[in-house]
Amino acid sequence: MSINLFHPHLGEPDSQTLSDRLSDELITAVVRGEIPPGGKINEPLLARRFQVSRGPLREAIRRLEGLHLVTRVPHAGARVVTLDAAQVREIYEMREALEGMAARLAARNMSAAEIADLKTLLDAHAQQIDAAGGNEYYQREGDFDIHYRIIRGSGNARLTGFLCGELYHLIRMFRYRSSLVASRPQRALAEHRAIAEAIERHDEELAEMLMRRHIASARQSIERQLGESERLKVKS
Amino acid sequence: MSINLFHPHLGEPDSQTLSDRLSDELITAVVRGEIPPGGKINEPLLARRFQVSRGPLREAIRRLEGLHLVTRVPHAGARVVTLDAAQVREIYEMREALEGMAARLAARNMSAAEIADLKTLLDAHAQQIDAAGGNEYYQREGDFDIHYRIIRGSGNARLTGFLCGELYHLIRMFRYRSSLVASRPQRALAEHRAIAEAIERHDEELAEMLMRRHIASARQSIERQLGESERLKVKS
DNA sequence: GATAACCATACTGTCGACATAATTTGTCAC
DNA sequence: GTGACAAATTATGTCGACAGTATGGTTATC
Repeated sequence: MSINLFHPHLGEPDSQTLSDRLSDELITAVVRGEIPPGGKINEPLLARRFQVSRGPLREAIRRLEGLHLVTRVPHAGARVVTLDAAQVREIYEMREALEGMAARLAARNMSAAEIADLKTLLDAHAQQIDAAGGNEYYQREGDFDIHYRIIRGSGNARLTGFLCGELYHLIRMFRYRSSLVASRPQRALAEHRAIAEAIERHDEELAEMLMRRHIASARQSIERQLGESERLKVKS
Repeated sequence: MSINLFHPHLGEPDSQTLSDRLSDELITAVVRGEIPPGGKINEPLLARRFQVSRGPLREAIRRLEGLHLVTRVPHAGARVVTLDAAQVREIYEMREALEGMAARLAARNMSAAEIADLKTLLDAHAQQIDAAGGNEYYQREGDFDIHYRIIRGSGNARLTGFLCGELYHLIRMFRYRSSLVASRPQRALAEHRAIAEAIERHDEELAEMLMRRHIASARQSIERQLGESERLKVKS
């Protein structure tokens, strides 16, 4: 598994095997929407595009299948998953449970140094919000970074791998597609601060509860926006 | 994904593709310990054993890799994962969070008919405990069935797939290897009943809390046993 | 006798090719 | 123009083969 989950291009230069590099490229292509949701995974086409044989490519596709980024039907090929409102709800329900647990474990396990780092990151994020103004991208990445830090702080490698590897790919893909408006960065920052303080006090109960609410409110915000776009569709 | 997760042999006869059947066979082989933990996945050997080429076999291995049942190092092959105490703890922490959420959602979403089915299953399980006496196997399967039923009752397909597909494979593999003593079936049954009642009353909060405690106590029981066997090792 | 270098073996990673199944195209009838 | 049917095309699933690399054993040297 790569280390830099949110900045994949900083990974090792050419190491690993062809199939591994291919799956990374495929993931970014899918997350970025270069292969659109519901789009077909054409093996010969992609093999030519990446200048490789179909063997490693098929193994890479199998990996994406395991990450639930594509679905495969026998003898009919693989397609990029399409995320409807129901699936987004499912993903956020899982995320609420798991990141809540991560926050609890972070409150239990994070060292003083790690917590100090986290607070530094929060300050940097606050400045970014002021400085970058409306620049969605950096706010979003900052948001990811903070969540990422807390998740890693849980000390649970399996939990970290699943959240950062599988669920976040899906969430980023969904955000990319729907180009959702970021949900009030100031409020998100305040919630992040509250969570960090609970972690600092090693208050497991509170850290989990705050994180769950934080994610639940994000989910509600998304569902509201989805509902509106649905209504617009019906109108037109 | 196959339907009968706990009775794989009831699946479709010969359908699907070779690679899919292979991954199922590999999963059972790994879970049953036919390929021992830490054991090497020898591609030519397995290809001869299953009478297939290495192509589909490699794809199947990639699938197991996605399920975290094997780990792969480039140019050195794949090995069956070894679960130490720390990893079991990690798995149970995730299970606690997710199955807690599943119980909450089950309390929200299960229909009256589904709840009635669940209670019937509990009665059957009670009789099994009386009748089968010390037969671990049936108690264990009954336990799985009840948890399985509640998880499905959550109505969250992704959550269901992950718990029943990935985490439970690992847990079964671990149990198979360590041949742990079942943790007091009567007490487990009583806890199951309490959870079912909370679900019946649609008390989400209580259902989640009871399920989390149920799993946490199972984890503690396992950790205690692991601790003892560790102590025995040190002694000898 | 132990260690280091070297060689042989076996396995992994990759490729190209063929058979079979699905999809698309074209045609005909209505 | 639309629908259904048939042929052609394309893609998927599978196989065997070859190159590069790790592993294990052997020999030589200290």
